[in-house]
Amino acid sequence: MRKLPVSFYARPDVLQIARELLGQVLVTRIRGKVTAGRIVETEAYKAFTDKASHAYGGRRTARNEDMYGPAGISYVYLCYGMHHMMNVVTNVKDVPEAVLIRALEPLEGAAEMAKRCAKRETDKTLSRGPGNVTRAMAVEKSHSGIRLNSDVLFIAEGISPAQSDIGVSKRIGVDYAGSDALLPYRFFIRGNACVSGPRLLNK
DNA sequence: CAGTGGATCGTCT
DNA sequence: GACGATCCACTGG
Repeated sequence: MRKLPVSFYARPDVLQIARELLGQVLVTRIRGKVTAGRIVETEAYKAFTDKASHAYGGRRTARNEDMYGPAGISYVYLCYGMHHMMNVVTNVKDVPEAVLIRALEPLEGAAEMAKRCAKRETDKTLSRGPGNVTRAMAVEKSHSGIRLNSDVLFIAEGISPAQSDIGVSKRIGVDYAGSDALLPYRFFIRGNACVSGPRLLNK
């Protein structure tokens, strides 16, 4: 499996990157366990003008500092006091753009994922939804800011879906962002059972 | 399947 | 002191 080159992330169009991340493979090797999943759902967060982004208006704090880092690193933060969210940082240093990994289709280590998620059996819900992605892959805040071609956490080249199999919708859970909540920044593989979100959005 | 409400805590005002 | 880039259990159809 070939790791995606930094040049993949270092491009200026975060929407295009979010779209092209579909089908790629997220891999972690944590505490001796390898788990991998095919990315089936993403969301883009744009720099400066995007009210749904942590970096809206250029806001820069200790929490979101990694969003301002160079392309190809992770940005992981805690949400609702209990869920970690994992993002892929894109563009160039000091331009805070990122892609949230919202769902994976388990490819390897599904039994381990189930154990981490306190489930008896492997099923489609293991890594469906951003909180479940990090739980299944054992990603947490300590993994923020690391390069996505490291041995611990990386993204490998997968099989991209056909353009006609890519769905687009508004993002989930960002209603506080006013009109920006309606932007078509969410991408998913149509018909894939591991995609999260209300059915209505997944056409 | 859709809608609702509780859990839970780091971060920023 | 308030609020999340969420999840799950539970309700009612």
